[in-house]
Amino acid sequence: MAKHRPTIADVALAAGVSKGLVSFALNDRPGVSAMTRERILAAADELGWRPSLRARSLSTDRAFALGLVIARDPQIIAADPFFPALIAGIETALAPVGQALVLSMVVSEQAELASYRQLAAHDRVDGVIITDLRQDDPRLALALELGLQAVTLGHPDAPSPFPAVALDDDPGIRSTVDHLVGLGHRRIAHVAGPARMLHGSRRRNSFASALELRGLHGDLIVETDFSASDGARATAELLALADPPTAIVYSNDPMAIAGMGVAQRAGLHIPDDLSITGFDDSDVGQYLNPSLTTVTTAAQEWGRTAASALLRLIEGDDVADIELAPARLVIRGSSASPPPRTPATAR
Amino acid sequence: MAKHRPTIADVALAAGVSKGLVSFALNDRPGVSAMTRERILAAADELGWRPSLRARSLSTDRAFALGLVIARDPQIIAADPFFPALIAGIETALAPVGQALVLSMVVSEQAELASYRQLAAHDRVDGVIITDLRQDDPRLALALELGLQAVTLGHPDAPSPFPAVALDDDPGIRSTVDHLVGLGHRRIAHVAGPARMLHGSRRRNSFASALELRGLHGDLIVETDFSASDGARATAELLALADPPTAIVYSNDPMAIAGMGVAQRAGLHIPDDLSITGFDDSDVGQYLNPSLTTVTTAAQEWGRTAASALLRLIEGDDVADIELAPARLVIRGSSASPPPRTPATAR
DNA sequence: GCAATCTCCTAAACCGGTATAGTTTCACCT
DNA sequence: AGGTGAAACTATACCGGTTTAGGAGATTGC
Repeated sequence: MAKHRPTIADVALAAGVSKGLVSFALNDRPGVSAMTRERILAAADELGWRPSLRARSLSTDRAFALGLVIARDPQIIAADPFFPALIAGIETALAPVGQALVLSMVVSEQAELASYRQLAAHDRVDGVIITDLRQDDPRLALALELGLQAVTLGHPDAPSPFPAVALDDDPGIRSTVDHLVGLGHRRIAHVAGPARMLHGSRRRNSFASALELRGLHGDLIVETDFSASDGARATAELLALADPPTAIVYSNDPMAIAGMGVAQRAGLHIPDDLSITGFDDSDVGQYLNPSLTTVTTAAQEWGRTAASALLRLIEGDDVADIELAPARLVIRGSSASPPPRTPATAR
Repeated sequence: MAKHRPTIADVALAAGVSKGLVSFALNDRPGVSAMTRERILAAADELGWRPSLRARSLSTDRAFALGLVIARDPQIIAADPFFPALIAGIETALAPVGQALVLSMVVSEQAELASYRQLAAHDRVDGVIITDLRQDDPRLALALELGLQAVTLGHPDAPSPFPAVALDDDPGIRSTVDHLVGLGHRRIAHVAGPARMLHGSRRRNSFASALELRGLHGDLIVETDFSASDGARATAELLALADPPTAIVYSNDPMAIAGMGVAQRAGLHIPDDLSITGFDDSDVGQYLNPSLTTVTTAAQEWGRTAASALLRLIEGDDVADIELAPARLVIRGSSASPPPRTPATAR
């Protein structure tokens, strides 16, 4: 004799009213007398009734869930502190209101779009948080086509139908460059993320323009896929130059850590021979030798804000773009003045 | 004039049959003639009909989704390559069959149990993947109470109502210890995870028993919370001992990396003065200076296997425990012979 | 004093599937 | 020929909510 969980009909029976009225009472709708409402809520409470999300979903055409699709190689995500923090932030916004996060992690861009289509086809989510914006990002049009609400993490490079929740990287990069130039560096390189990714190219642009503002060349840039191994490769390339940089600004921490290792193995002393800075402020950074100068971003806050903005959007509210506190430089041990003289006859 | 997506009734009308028969045809049930089935499928295809997951959910009492609750500090997860790989693996099993992953990331154990309750109360998932097993883990009884199916990642410490998908850490730790002892180390320490976590205590036991098997003391163990900062603290404690170890076996990579930094800052040369080994084989490990000797586990495979086992379980199949290929040592540069003589008068 | 209106409530349709009981058709058996 | 049974299909209840049309009774308006 399995004891079924109580339904709205049980509550209605117990309270001596109709199903419909229970629904009204539950949803705080007018047309229920205060006394009856009390009685209904008491009965519901007594029976331990929780409305079935499935039934609600079917009749109201809502999923009560948000989607997040991450399209990166697991190895890259693994090293990146950004996503866990983002997800934790999203969770803090969703849990209190009974919403859920549907997560999809895919490798190719192909699979990514398919993943959005599947989320929509199955009505899994009411909206999606679009992260890792790319140039001319196809996901905006896709979300629109699929009837999904969305917020973007950062501003797209074209007019967007969706609100953006943005955290400006520029001040982080800019103050990193200023910090290095202030230390006396003149030849500074940047190990960038993929140019197709907007935050990759924006950090690159910030880097270049910050250097040019100081009258220096901002063209020593190597593009990578954000992976530690590609960061290592980029570092090796830079150090092999006839006139190698005295400082390298990495666009994430894992690459900076890998780069530090590569430089050290090449016999360089960090930071005396080479300054290194990261981006994202991973936990390990502060325990490295030397500790890592990096840029910190409030990823968790970003997730929380994006999720709650998306919820409001789904509710039908108007949501304007939101700017969060910008990225901020954290100076630690991996950056110092450059070696006194750069021998012209490097090899 | 919004064009509604076609429903089963539209298909029935188009094919000239009843709703029920369309349902039968769709689900490959007997009682539909081959010819009619063709006609129905053709009509469905023509209309572009996809059955509504919501309606199916309501009438069949299934969620078509799995849940994963992760209860760790985001900072710790961030540094740990395990979870992204696990999730990616889960995804590869779910996506092809139209299932989804509902992810919840919480901080406290309190919130964790609440999260399972919420998943169940809202019928979000048909089953959960239980990771980070603890001693006398309350989640087994909870899942049972909530009527959730489950698989555990690893074997619980008590008879379990759910199948386990296990990956044995022991050979990884054991061969690490053998490797170090073979190099000549006699005083080897272990920086362990929380004892409450089964993989934490099992790695610790493997460590101790492997050492004792070699006639050495396996009691130089410091417990941590798996975070890089706690790994740094543990390292500092070990190095401050009157008779410090010549090798440290860390129970994850972030702590090993942090420990390496701490040791280096203390003036030690790795691996000549101190050997260091990690666990989990993060990508950055191989680019550090020196590169990190560590233990590799097939986390992605683990996720894939666990998810598909759980799906079979939900289908009603009997699922036996599954053993995956065990953890394997990866020897790199951070381990070497100990210094020739240990001065008795350290300090 | 009687219609108009408002409040509180009920009955029933509806969301889009699945499942079950029942009907028709036709072959087969004796 | 009449009974049996299986195959193919229909009608309808059902999952558990929301929503709409409408009804009864009290209140208001003139």
